[in-house]
Amino acid sequence: MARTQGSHSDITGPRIRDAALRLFAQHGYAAVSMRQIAKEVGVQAGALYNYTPDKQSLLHRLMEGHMRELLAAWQVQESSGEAGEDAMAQLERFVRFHISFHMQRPDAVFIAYMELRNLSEENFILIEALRSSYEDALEAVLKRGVDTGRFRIPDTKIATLAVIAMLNGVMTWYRSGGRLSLEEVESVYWDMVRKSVGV
Amino acid sequence: MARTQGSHSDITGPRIRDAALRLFAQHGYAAVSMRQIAKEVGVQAGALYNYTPDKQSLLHRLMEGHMRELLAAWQVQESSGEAGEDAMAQLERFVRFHISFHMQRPDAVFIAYMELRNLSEENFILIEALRSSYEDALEAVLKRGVDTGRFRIPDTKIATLAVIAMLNGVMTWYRSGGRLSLEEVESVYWDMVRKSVGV
DNA sequence: CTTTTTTCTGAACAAATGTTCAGTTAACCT
DNA sequence: AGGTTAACTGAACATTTGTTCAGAAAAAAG
Repeated sequence: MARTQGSHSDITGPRIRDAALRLFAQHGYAAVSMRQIAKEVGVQAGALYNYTPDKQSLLHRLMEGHMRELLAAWQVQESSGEAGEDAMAQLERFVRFHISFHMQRPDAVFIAYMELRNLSEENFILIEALRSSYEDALEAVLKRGVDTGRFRIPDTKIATLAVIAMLNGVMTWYRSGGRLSLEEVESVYWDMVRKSVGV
Repeated sequence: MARTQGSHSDITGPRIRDAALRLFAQHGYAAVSMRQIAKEVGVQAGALYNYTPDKQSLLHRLMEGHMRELLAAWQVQESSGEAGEDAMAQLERFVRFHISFHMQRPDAVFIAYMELRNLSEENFILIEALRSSYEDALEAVLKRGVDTGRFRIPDTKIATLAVIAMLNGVMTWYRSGGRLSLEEVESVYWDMVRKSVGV
């Protein structure tokens, strides 16, 4: 059965996705026009509407895709640890995973943190829920560490946000090919995180 | 002597400043129109151009003003310490100052961190220089602590950025009237920072 | 090949954008 | 009061915005 005109795929075309990702990250959602995206893809603006119902969905799908990838990747990483791994090892796993994962997708990360206010209210709620469950994953580790006496943390909720904020900071300055390798950066941050939650 | 038509003051009118601050913080620079700002002030759009040469200057002046206030306030705070204050006390002073200062201007902080990419290139360079000298202030404290053996930090540059990123995280969740007072929040963060740079 | 289906063009739409400016209103000064 | 200066209006400007859609082009299917 033919797609009626004006309808669109449920999955955004990869070329369009990539162009939107790059442009949104560079100039911001509001500052990028559909015509700019189209030009990057090598197509007229109208053609985009075969792949997305509107500009807003383009943004939302980028964010949702990113957050779901993040959650899925962490679940893989988490379950790859040996059973009975203690909280300290789990926290190191999280720190290294977080930095590594985010550094591989700087544009998506940037968008996910900067463009929340350009989401419609319903889309905002959806994305926030995904973000929350990622934060919960870290908080669970911290709580376990507190319970087992490995960590001393006055407030696990604040500590969760503080750690994530600290780790996200790496995005603002790290450029591959710099003074430090990604693994060295991971180690420096892990050193600070470990001490900050320590007894 | 009369101002010729179309010229503008060197200082942006406070009403306009405040309206732009609030709107830029809420919706983002690119998403706010001059007409929206005018409406908030209770005036027609054209009247704004008696106070600013263009929209870009409005943004730049907000950011520059904020950064200069920040630097000035820190200099006051820094020099208010007793002479010979050790690095640990200086760091605590910085942490509490940073949180307290930023929490009093959430909108300006938000703009200063989110709208860098909407600055023209020359304005961007100016603002970045101001930000750098603020970071240098913290790094100086960390270096002193390393030299005197109070801190153990593998890389003071990274630690500087990590601490600031961590502290800035408070902006994303703290709302006055919440579970914790501002001073309690300061203490929680200070606890984490202190440990993270500790020996 | 022809027919069917999918994809894209190119023009058009109404609305919104930053900015200018002649002319009106308000404020101030003597 | 009148006269001078400052502030604001309201309309206009050229561009750009997101989005639609009839029809052309291309691709797939027969």
